[in-house]
Amino acid sequence: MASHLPIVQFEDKIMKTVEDNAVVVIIGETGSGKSTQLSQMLHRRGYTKSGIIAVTQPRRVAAVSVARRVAQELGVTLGEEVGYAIRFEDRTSDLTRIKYLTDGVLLRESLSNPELNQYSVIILDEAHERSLNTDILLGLVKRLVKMRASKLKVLITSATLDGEKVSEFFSDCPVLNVPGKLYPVEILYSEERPKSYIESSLRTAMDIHVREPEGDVLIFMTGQDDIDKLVSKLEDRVQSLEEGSCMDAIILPLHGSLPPELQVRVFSPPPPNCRRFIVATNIAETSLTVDGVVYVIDSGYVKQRQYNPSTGMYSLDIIQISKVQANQRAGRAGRTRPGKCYRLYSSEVYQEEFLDVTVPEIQRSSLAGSVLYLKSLDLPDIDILKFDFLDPPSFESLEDALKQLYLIDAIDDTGLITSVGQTMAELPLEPSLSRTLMEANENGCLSQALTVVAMLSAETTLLAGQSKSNEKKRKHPPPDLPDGSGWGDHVQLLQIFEQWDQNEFDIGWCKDKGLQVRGMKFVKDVRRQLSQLMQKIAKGSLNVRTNERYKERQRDYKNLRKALCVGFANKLAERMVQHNGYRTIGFKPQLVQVHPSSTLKTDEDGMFPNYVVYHELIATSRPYMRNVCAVEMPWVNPILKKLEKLNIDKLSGGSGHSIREESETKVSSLPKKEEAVTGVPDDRESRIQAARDRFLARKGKK
DNA sequence: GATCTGGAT
Repeated sequence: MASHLPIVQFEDKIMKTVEDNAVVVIIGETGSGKSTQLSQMLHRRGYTKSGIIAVTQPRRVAAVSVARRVAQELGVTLGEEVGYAIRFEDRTSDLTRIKYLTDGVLLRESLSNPELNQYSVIILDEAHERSLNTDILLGLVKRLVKMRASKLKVLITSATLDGEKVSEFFSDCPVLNVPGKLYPVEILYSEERPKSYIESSLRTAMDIHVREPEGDVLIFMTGQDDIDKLVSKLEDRVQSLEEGSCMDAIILPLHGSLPPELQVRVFSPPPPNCRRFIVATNIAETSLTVDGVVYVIDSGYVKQRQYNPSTGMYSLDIIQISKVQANQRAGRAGRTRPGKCYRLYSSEVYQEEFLDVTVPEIQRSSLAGSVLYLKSLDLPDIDILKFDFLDPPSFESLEDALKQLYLIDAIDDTGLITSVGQTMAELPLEPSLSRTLMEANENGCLSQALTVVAMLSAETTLLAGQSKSNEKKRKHPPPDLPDGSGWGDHVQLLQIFEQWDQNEFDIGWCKDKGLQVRGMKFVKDVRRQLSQLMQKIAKGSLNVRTNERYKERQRDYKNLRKALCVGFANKLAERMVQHNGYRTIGFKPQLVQVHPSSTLKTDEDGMFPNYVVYHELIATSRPYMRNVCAVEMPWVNPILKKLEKLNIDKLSGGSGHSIREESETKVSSLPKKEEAVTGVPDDRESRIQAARDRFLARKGKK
């Protein structure tokens, strides 16, 4: 049984607090047992009599594995009393009383049942990770608690979350602390920042190997490139050690683009008298737990994606980690016995330069999808600019989202959701992709659009991750994939999937073509799911089918490109006169390049098409458009007209740029009724004010 | 002519 878990001793106290309060925050470190035990305690106390207990997880694997463990502990069959629901896989039944689910699934459920009244308790687990979905759920759940004051119980659980802050958000709800079950980890700081953290990691790793007793070493790097470099250097150094001078060593890279069969190597224990070095990205921070780690080397850096709402561009930057991340990394050394963490930075840097917590995703992402989602919920007083977020995104970012939604017809010029937008929100896709599907349904290329949209949903997993070393060897010619007929990457994606379909979804075919099998299977699942959802409104065939005749195929491609132009009206670029660079339209103009991996063809003069839509702007070494599709001037014109008419003040419900004007409308548009009913004090206004101040301060700096 | 931190519906 689970009686050894720290949380069990606190059962009475936790249950008493839950009884007395609608919302409780539970801070429990790794190993406290909160994920598996809380639901069982509530079950024992009868909370499953009036409804189901929902436990959200940020990751699919976690939802499945925790549900499995709880079913086992209760001695029931998984899928009966205890079940889980993740995308593509619902293992629940009428019997289910405890349901583990990803936060994305709960958000989807909330769309068709906004009051979530099948649940008596909602536990938001791992809230400290502050995923985009968790943050939206936090806001929605706060509303729900007000509406269902006496009935619904909410538990927010997390490892290191700033409990006070969440407690304030939920009207000063109680915070309970549960100790974890980690062994002590000794923290060793460097005196100064190394010039090269690869070299410094290498030195530290070799020191450990030569001097320290057995135990695996986990090294945190920022990306695949650095991992590969360090792995090969480590291999050289280990080989040059004198035979028998110390134990053997195995060096394993670990990152997301590694094929699964190579990823799982870290789960098999090392042979006796052998030390493993695992060189990993932040995948090993939370997603994958490697047993046997006793030493951690922490570079102090992470690669992080951030969105700039004024340019519409994502960038992938190497930045310093937060204190929370640093401690999470260190904790990886203390899972099985006392460990050591070597920080390649000084304690002053840690204290003074590192942020306390990681900037939540909601402040680093494009919000078009989230805003559309919230608008579609049709909550009575929902004003997007005033939605109650734990950490509100900037106004700039919300306005950007509104602008984009307007350009793709999801909201009208006053910011109200359109019927098109309503249908879009019901599809589990980014707004541009769902808009493309809707348009394709009108112009007779739904089947093709379904394929492209599914392929784009899989994105990175699609094309084989080519490492540089492979490229240099170049023993194999590049796999002969279709070329998109010159129209660009979307058409190529369509052709690839159609070929796979013609090859009866053969796994070997994928491997021959250098395609990631896992990614392609995912595409197939997504396409099936989308087909089901579109069934009700589909005007044409949903099946994959390639027209035999060249002319008909070209017509299909043209319709597809047209639909993409409508769906991606918010992601349009115009070629510069002199060269093959593009200027983005609809944002502060950016000079961007077609991504080198693109199949977009140039004409006989070596020039790219005048207009393209792109799936994503990303600044890595340079600003690139990833996945581009050629579009035609006549399709672009209506978008340009719409851009001219664009009035952001009107879009944001008259509460846009002018701050003074806004504070007036704010008071009059807020429904006072609800607050009067519940009597819950609301600190929303002050936090909105704080967000506005930050926004203004930033604007002032420019 | 030079590319990819990690999650999720």
